[in-house]
Amino acid sequence: MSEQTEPIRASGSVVLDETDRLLLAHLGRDGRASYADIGLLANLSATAVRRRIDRLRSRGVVRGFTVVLDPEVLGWQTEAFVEIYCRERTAPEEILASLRQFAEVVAAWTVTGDPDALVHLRAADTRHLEAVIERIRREPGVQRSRSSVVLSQLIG
Amino acid sequence: MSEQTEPIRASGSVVLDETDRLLLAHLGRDGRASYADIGLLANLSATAVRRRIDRLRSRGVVRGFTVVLDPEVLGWQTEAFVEIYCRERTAPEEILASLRQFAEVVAAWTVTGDPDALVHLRAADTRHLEAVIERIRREPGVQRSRSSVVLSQLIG
DNA sequence: ATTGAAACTCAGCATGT
DNA sequence: ACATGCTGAGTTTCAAT
Repeated sequence: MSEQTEPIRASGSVVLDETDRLLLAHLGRDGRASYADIGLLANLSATAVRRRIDRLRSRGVVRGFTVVLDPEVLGWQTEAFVEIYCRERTAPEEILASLRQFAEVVAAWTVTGDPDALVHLRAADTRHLEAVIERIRREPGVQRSRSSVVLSQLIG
Repeated sequence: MSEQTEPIRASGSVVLDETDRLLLAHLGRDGRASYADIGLLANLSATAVRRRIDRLRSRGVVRGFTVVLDPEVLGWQTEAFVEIYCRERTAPEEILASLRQFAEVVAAWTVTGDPDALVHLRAADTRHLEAVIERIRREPGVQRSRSSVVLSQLIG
């Protein structure tokens, strides 16, 4: 008989019931909400809420709590998303590999749908942003691109 | 919009002193830390800490608090981007506010260009993803949406 | 910054499934 | 066993000073 202190994590799939989802959704909206308040939403006592959240922590689902700061104040800069349309016989991976060199590229994904790839940019200002987008458009494998400047980050 | 009730924030003019940075750093690490605990770090009373944080909230520096989830533990590996087209006379902010309730919404931005907003989703699988997108499409202010499933994240 | 009242957290114990 | 509810002591919040 083996002693079991850690909950066994079935590879990658932790099961959440509907109540867990309610609690997490509420905590997502207000990470400092009291357990009693959260409980009102789910018809649970504060104790039950706390136990469920503790369990979610120990299972690693909840990594912690944090403050959400306004991107501008954080010193974040001008952001944009650029959809990349690849030229024939060009793999998006090739293009994105060459985009790696740009510090302005925060993230990039290959996607299904009309465009082949989506690139998340961050630049000092619109001038800087324009220059980066221009360089991306001039990449050999890029047929065309479509840009959206981020006005504000409302979630995330 | 008929009237502008919200003050327009002059860009990037908020100044934080060293104490503010200390408090925010601590709250970043533990968003549920008590004011007294935070105060120990900065040699402030709990009341003083609370007042500073309240001021940071009212200045818009602190947007709120939230829970940090571990997507991998949840087994949520399917990602997508959804472009939202708002119905007439509907502000994207309204829609995105209602999207806050979904734990599957990783991030959301209002953007320039054809769509009004861009939403980053993360779900367990395509089934799960489909359900979330379906719920988003049914939001009152949403006229139409266009989804791209993420094939792979190459940068970021 | 300090005070005091109300609210909250959190352990231990009890109950129902 | 397990998840929840209750109780009470200690802590934290919050408005007033």
